[in-house]
Amino acid sequence: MHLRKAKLMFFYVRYPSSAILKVYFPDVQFNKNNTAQLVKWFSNFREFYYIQMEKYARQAIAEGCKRSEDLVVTTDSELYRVLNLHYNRNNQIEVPENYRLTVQSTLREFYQALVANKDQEPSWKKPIYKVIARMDDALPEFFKASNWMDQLGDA
DNA sequence: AGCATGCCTG
DNA sequence: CAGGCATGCT
Repeated sequence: MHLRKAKLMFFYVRYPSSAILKVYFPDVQFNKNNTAQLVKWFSNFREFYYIQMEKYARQAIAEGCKRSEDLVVTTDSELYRVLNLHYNRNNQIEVPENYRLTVQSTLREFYQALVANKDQEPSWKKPIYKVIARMDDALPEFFKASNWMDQLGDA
């Protein structure tokens, strides 16, 4: 149940600190273990996210995309839908616009890095991670409601 | 030694 | 997503 909530929170924050997570999961009695697990979830979320980004960026290049500005992500984009299927399978919440822009920015960052052959360097993704980390939003208050997930029903 | 990060595996 | 492990700080 908390996993689904965490995935929805990913639409707002990609790099939440354990301190922030504790505030938004008031119904959880945190300890070393479950805190590590929650943090681990977001780490896994990011891995999936970035893998998709690299995949679609390479695809765009293969298809002849010449400028990063030509890479536009809409709610109808395949990339957007793949991600939504992973984090918000049942469309339980309205995805924030800033998330769409973050996805688009990430895709463009990967595109530019790949075009410049940065991927041949050791940890070429690190600079991208740093840029995306600054795009986190503030989490909506409704996530704090301990019974919020219950109201969404199952699936 | 104990906990946090991060990569990468299954 | 959870396990493992290497690493780095305390």
